[in-house]
Amino acid sequence: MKKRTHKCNEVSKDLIGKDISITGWIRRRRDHGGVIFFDVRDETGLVQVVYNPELKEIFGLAESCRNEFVIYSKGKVRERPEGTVNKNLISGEVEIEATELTILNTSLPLPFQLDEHSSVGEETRLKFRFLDLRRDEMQSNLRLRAKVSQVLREFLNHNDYIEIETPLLTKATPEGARDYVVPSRTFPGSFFALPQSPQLFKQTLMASGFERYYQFAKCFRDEDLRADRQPEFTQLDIESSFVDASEIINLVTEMIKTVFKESLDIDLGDFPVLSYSDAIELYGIDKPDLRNPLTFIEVKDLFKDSDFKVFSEPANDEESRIAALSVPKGETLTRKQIDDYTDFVGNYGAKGLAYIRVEDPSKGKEGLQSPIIKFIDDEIINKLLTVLDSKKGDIIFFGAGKRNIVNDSLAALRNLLGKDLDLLESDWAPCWVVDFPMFEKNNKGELTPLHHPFTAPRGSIDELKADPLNALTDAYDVVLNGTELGGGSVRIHDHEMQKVVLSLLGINEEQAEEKFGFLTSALQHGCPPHAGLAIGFDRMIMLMTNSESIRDVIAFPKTQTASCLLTDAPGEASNEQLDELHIKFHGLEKEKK
RNA sequence: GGACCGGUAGUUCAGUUUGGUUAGAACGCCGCCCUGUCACGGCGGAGGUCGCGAGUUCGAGUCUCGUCCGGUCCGCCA
Repeated sequence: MKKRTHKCNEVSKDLIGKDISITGWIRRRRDHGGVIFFDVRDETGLVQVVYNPELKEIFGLAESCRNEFVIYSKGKVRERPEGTVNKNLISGEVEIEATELTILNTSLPLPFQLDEHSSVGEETRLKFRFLDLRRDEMQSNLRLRAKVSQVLREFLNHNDYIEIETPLLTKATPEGARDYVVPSRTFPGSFFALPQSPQLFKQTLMASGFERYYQFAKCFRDEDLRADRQPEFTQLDIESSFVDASEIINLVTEMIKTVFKESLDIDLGDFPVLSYSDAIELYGIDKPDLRNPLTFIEVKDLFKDSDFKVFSEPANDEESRIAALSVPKGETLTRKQIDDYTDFVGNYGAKGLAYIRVEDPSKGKEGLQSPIIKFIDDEIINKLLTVLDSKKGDIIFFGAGKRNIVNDSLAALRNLLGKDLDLLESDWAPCWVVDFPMFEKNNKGELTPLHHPFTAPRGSIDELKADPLNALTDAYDVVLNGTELGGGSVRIHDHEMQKVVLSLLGINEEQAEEKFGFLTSALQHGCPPHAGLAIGFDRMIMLMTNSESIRDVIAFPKTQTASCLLTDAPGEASNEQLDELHIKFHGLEKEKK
């Protein structure tokens, strides 16, 4: 193959008069009849090559070239004629006057245009992913991804962390999601599970004396997909021995700041820390977007004696809350928009969306406009306006009802209002959320871990047993712009404590032994205290590239039904394969080939 | 499991509300012309299983039902 002497972006004024050669794709061909221009693209950028009719042979060849042909071309670098400099190109002051042209490969016409001026549906993009990845946006996303992983590795290596790989073919563990399962040929009827995270392995490595571990770990969860969720994804997994929560938090804060600084030249500033309970109280969610200045204000007490049942019932119910969101610029919202918001909070179980428009707060009730105002006493209204410090033009939204419904619906509304009314006050707002409860109750009334069953509760075993629902942990989530970037905790290293936590979750010793005896055994053989965290690497890149979807930062992602449009995976297994794996279909006729 | 949006030329879309002649546009593609363009330009041309299947109707891209595919969200994802 003919070798290039330079890459496209290296062609500059310094090379004027020199004979050089380049290789790349014809991004665009402009044929003027008497002169032909190619914009040639390689991984560095674009350069213009000019073909003149004096050199009949290569001119003819150039006429036969089409977009996305792969070529080698040689020629003399020269300054562009006056008035033809292209300031949009790094190499735009010069061009190559071609003396040689070789077509290294041709290309069929593309199924879609690669330039930034045309839009393409995602289905087509995914089907021809190899072409989609040629586009500038995808190139820069994946290149940033590589850069970020490099900075993270350097940071962790520099802090004496070492990377250790853990198996993908492993055993189902008591983690929350549905497992991807792989049949065993050698053990009929037995299955491997792909890891949902390397959690148990990294704790085991702590018992093994690798005091500082990290890994870019592929994780698999067979759950329904979202714009920010893929069935296989990458975690930056970190664990360290002899450290407490603050040391992990400090390390990871520094790490994330370093990555943003070195990859994007962004200074993230301080990472405020707020407790789980404050986060829920103020934002209704454990991953608040702190770019948004709106906070919930609890107004339950005001309505204890109100005649307005919609409010007085939750006001007198232990499990309910009444939260108000006082929104500046709310006057611009139309009736239609408010109706849409009402439908929107309905998705989260809210039965309605009460609101008050504040037209002139000095006039008290007369200065307000709202369908609920006639049900509320003047005295309560006045207190409300004072508590909320209401100003002309505000609109106040209320969530009243069961805590989780109010929290979920109003938290989602808060995010939507932030976007619709352009309320966000900064580009980046990181924070830590700490002091998570150990357990919560699921809808069956059973205890489930908020984090996972290997998170260490604070306090003693006796305290935990006495009041498990009020036990707090040293778990911590790092949140950026309303996205959970990562989370972790101090782990249980005491065998007795681990037994108690598992028993509270309804897992007896025998079951624990069968599922992850290796961990309980490790805990009994000198496992040091340890703590760690995992970062959602794809989500982090999604934020850093300002992408709408996690699919835009993954080279070969799956669709919402977890299929791959490029490879057409998943596919059928042959009868031979199924026989070897001792698998038969029931209730599903396998198509005969 | 549920709600909603979309599927028409290679691509992005219009046309669907109110059923009616031969389904349009732009970009791309093909041909011819063009010596300074850079999203080149001009002229001409080809290109359609209106996702699929039933149904209603004299007649369906358009209405009804079902189904498949893509997407957003709820549930789910410790």
